[in-house]
Amino acid sequence: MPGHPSRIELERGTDRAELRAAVHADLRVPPQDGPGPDLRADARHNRERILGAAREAFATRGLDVPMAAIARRAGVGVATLYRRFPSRESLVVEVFADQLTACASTVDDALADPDPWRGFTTAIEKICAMQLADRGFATAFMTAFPAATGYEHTRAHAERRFAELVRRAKEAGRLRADFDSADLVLLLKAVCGVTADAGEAAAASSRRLVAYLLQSFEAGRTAPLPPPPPLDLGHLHPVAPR
Amino acid sequence: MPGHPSRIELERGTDRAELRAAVHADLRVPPQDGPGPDLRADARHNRERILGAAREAFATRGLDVPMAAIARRAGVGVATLYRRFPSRESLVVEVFADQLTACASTVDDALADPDPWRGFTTAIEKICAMQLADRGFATAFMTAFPAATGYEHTRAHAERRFAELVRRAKEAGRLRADFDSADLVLLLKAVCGVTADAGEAAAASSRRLVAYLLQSFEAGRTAPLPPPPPLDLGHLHPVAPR
DNA sequence: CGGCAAACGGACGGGGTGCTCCACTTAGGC
DNA sequence: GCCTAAGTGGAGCACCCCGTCCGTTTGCCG
Repeated sequence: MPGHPSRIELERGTDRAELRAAVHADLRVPPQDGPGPDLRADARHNRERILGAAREAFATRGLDVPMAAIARRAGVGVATLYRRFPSRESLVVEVFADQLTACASTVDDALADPDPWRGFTTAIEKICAMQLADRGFATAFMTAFPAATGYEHTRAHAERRFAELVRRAKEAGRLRADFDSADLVLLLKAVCGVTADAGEAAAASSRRLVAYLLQSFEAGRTAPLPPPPPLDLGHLHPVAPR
Repeated sequence: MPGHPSRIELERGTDRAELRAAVHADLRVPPQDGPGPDLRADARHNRERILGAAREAFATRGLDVPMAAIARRAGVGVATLYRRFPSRESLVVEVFADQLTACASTVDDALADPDPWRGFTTAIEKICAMQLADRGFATAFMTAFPAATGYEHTRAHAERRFAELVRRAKEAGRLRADFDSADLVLLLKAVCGVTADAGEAAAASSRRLVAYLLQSFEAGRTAPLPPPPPLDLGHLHPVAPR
């Protein structure tokens, strides 16, 4: 585990104008990995049905829902599903593209908040709410899909912006200095653990955990917080789990 | 989900002497669900091998490791495994009986500490360390096995003692008043989420998360901590997941 | 309207797991 | 040492999931 390149990159000095330019670049680059224009009418229709079914299935059952279940829910044969989306990853990437950009703009909105700390907390709360609403979100967010350049690009954007959010909140003296950007994945994983098969209690559990952690993130805690975080937003699972 | 009976029971006023008596009763009741005395020598031997293999497998691969893997590791046929332990649950119960009592005595030790807060924190840290050392521990701890009366008994004991630990820490003014005993399962689940397939980072992640949460548990945080915990040590999964 | 390529869906082989049945082996009392 | 019941292991069955192949259907262009 030699070094954490992305964290270094995240902390690299970039002024506001540069950042904004980078953002626009980010958002322009992936125009859509999308449908591919030359699809027969019925094929395009089925593609939409598949995406809808997958979105629903991922949200309620998580990312490792059987492909056959998605196909059935979409009223489509398995072959059709696989023809349109050769790998589960491609389907995940397509389904969570919107959510990912939504997540990114959530962070952007948070940066627009004049109060850095409020921006930080609301960003975290909203992100966790996204995980609560969609059981697959956090996994999709924390899994790396090297092939999907657009996806990776927007994620990287969100990460960079989040790091900026962290920097500002620290600068304002509201966020503890030893907070690390990677603590976001810590929090997300924790929320995952707390919401996994918690049924109706999931929402309240998540909210309470997030409240606890946010209060701990706030500056003023003199306690040393012993262990540094070894995991980084940069090196995630290269492929979806299992 | 009407009410949380066990929590009510936990908070019921019991003085120290009564508690100690109850503890001894608890510890005497399950003498062992154990081997069953009338086993042939080779059978007893195989039983031990199975338990060892299962312990190892559960620790490294989690509670849902394939039964065949356990049998193979034990150098035993699958049938032997199933004859000795008809259900996966029975095996889990047997394997984690020791760890559970170890957990219980950890809490007891913590109660012996003259400093209630230090007792509280070390108890939590040790329990989380147990989860770190054994990937199956938290799941085994948080899963209810209604059939295994001894197991359930010692768990109930540990829970009651932990509630006492909480009460004392609050009384000493070191633990925030709105802490709930059920927050222990919140923490355990969170640690699970953070350590699950985190590989080498598991230890550091767990330690950091626990440190964050412990600091948040400490009294002095004036923020209201909005949502109350809906899940309770009392109603857990009736059976092991999947 | 006719024909072809695109699209479809179910069947299928392969791998993995849970659990059982049954023919063989062996411990240990006599 | 023998005999029997306890014990054993692996084959086998049922199920689930993945991903592909192939015979059939259908959109769409001429």
